[in-house]
Amino acid sequence: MTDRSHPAGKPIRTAVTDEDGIDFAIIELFFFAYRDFTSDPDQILSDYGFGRAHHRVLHFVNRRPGLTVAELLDVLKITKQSLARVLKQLIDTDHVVQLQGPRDRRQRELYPTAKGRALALALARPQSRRIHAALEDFGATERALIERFLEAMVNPELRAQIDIVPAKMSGKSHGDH
Amino acid sequence: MTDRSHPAGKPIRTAVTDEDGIDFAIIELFFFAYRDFTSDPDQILSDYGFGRAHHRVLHFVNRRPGLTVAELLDVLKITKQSLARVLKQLIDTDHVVQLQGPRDRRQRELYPTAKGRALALALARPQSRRIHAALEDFGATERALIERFLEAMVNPELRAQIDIVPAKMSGKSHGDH
DNA sequence: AAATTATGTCAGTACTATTGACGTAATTTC
DNA sequence: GAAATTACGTCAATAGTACTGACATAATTT
Repeated sequence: MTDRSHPAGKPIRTAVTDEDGIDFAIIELFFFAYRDFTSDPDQILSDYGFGRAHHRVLHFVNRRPGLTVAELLDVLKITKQSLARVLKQLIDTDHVVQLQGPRDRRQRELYPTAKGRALALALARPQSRRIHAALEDFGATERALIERFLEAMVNPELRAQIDIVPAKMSGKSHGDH
Repeated sequence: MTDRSHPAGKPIRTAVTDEDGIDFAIIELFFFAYRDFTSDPDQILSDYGFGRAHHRVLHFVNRRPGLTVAELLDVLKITKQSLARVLKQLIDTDHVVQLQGPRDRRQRELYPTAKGRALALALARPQSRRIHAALEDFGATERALIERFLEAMVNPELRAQIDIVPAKMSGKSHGDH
C-alpha cells in the first residue's frame, strides 16, 4: 500500500551485508541449518501426536537415564508447568517411566522404556544421517573443529550441562559436587 | 510413582551414546548452540513486544529488500495467515514499509525503514559477537569450513535460498580483526 | 511440630503457528 | 470484453508450546 496516513519511514533499498560489521552470512546459515535439522524429527513426531517438546524430553531422558524432574527442567530451561503435560503424555504412552528416588523418595527418576529408547533413536537417526552427510569430506580434525565451534557458541555458564553427558569426551569427570 | 496399573515397560538404565551409530554429540551440541544463539535477540525483542517471528521477517526484509510477500512466505516456510499478524505489526510500528510492485501492482515489495534497519542490526549484533567469539582462534580456512558444514546441513533443494543473498562469498573481506 | 524440598496440578494467559473460507484488486487467458 | 487466475489481505476457529501464580501432597530436614 502506497498510502500512508501516518509519517512512515522511507524504504531502504540496499541490503544489509557483512560490511555492516555483522556476520550475516553465518547467522543466516545457522538459521537455515537448524530449521532443516529439526524438520526430519518433526515429521516423525507428528505421527505420534507429539511435538518438539516431547523430542527434547525424550532425548535427555535417553541421554541421562535417571535424571530427576528438577534436573530436566534445568537443562531444558522451561518451567515445571510446561514440562508437566509433555512428560505426562510420554509416561501415559509408555515411553518414559518414573521411579522413586532411592535415597530421596520425593524425587522421580526418569528412565526411558524400550519403546522410548526406540523412538529416541528413530528421531535421532535422520539427524545423524544429515550430520554424516555434511561431514562427508571432512576428517577427524575438521570434525573436532566443528564440535569446538558449536561448543563455543554455547553460553559458558551452561557448558557444564554438555559435559554431564556420559562417554564421549575423555578426562571430563568433574564428578558431582 | 512406582504404581502402574497398566503394563509399563521396564526402565532402561544405560545412556544412549555414539556407539549406537548415532552422532548424539553433535546433535546435542547443535541444540544447545542454537538455544543460546537465539536467546540474545529474544531478550531484546521482548522489550518491543515482539517475538522470534518478527525477528525472522525483519532479518529477511533487511537482507533482501524489495522481496514480495510470497517470496517471504517461501523462505520462512510458514503460512500467509501466520505471517499476516507479524508483518502487520512491523508495518504499524514503522519498521517495514510496503510498496506496490512496479511491474505487477498486485505485489507488495517489502522494505525496511531506517527504524527497521536499526532494529535488525541491533538484533544481529549479539549474535555476531557470539560467532566472532566462537571463531576467535580460527583463521579464514576454518571459518570457511564452518560455513561449508552449515551449508551442507541445509536441504539441497533449499540451498538456492541462501545463494540469493547478495555479496557473501568470493573475496569476502570480512574486514577487521 | 515446623519448615523446607520435590513434585504435581489448576487456572488463566500469550505467542506462534495451523486450516479453511472469503474478498478485492490486478493480470492473464480465451 | 468476460472469465479465470494470481497476489494479497482478513476473518474465524483451533492447536502447541510456552509463561506466571497459586495451591496440594508427600517426604525430608530442622
